[in-house]
Amino acid sequence: MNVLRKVENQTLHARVYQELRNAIIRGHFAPGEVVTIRRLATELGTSVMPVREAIHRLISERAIEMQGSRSMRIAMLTREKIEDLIRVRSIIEPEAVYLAAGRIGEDDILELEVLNRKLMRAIKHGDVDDKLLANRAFHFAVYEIAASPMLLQVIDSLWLQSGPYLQSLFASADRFHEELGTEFINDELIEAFRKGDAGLARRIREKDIRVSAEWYLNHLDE
Amino acid sequence: MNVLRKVENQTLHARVYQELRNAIIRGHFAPGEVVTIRRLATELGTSVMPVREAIHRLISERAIEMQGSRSMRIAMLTREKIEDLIRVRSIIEPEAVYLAAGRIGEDDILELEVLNRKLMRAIKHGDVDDKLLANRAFHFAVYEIAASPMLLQVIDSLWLQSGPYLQSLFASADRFHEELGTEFINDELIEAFRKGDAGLARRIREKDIRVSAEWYLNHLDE
DNA sequence: GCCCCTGATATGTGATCACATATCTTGTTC
DNA sequence: GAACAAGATATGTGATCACATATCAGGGGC
Repeated sequence: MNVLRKVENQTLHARVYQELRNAIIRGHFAPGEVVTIRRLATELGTSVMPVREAIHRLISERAIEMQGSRSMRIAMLTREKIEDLIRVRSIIEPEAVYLAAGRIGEDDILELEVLNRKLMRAIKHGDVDDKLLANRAFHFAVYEIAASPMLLQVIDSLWLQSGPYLQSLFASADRFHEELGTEFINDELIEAFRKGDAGLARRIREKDIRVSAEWYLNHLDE
Repeated sequence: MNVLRKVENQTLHARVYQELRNAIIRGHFAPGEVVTIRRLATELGTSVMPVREAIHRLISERAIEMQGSRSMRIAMLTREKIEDLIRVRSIIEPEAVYLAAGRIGEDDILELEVLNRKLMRAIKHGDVDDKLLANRAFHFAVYEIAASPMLLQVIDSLWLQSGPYLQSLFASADRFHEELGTEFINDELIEAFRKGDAGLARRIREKDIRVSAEWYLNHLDE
């Protein structure tokens, strides 16, 4: 049996990219927070080079914004941008669910039930980090089943940009599930998968995205 | 009156990125062609630094593939990848058309008619470059009307990856329009816009993407 | 004549340096 | 005491260098 840990094989800038990306997704940076290459390099213990490449990639993915010519900040989500993101997500993700419903197998469904239980446990007892990770794990497991690398890439990019929004949403996940009665919406989704009703599954996911966003936008002023 | 040309203000790596991106979209690189940073830097007359950043961005956008740890090539489109791209494009782009139909104005329609005439002229008399540019101009004009930056970004990324496919398709554009009788499909689209029939416009665009792809895939063996 | 080994070349990556300029600090003047 | 200007600092960008290693060529052994 091999007891060696898998050696860290990626290039440094790839690791820095993953590190920053995860930090952004988990909301470890405040939206609008100014980042500088040299500061991040110091914190990560590297030179500026890998950080430069990672940052530029995140800028091209719109997770970081170039302000002037010499100032970069974590992307801010205006109400307008959130509405746009949600509009696009409610087009694409339900369609991915529809595709997944056409290819899903019994073992996939069992796997989804496990992930959903983890998610519900995280929402009940976990911190925001747990909730976000469990939520991502569940939905990306669904999207993986759709077996479309392109779709997965697109959705991944949209979720990266949704980071701060999801962060806020799941910070009060129990409250909004309670108010909307959507606590068991993923169970409904799984049930639709089991019945083989792809259209229903699509509608459920669309409703989930839309209703959550409406609730969030209505409570934005608070 | 200011007679000065607008000074080239962007950073060098941004310009290199645009240069390479355009070259890929226009098919100036062969799919699978090996590219090296140093060679491109020499050709472009810069050091390796700007090229590095541009290349890494194109890799993250899947226009360039990292083969081993030390070899990069222009992305190749397998039949499988094309099918996936088309599947995703037939989901997203008709939806963008649907959104555009709900916001389009008479002046937009006039503009589209101009662009469509240019496209048809390019297909009749232009070279592949002209056809590709005119086609892109027409459809992106439609997508701009949808007024969704996110959607535009997603579609842009899909078109970048479709580069070699579109290149082949438009190389025989007149032939496939003749065989399929789709020469006036954009006129139909504009007509649907004029009637305010968003659903029809969506169906037309969906059919356009699907039928073109089927024709192309059927002729792939030749 | 074919295969494998070894040295040479090529290549991506990371670090450091140089530079222009945006941003902040501080001191001076009214 | 406040406003503005000049110097200092910080920062992104581009070039160059160093290095590990992948890739290739040529020669030697069987």
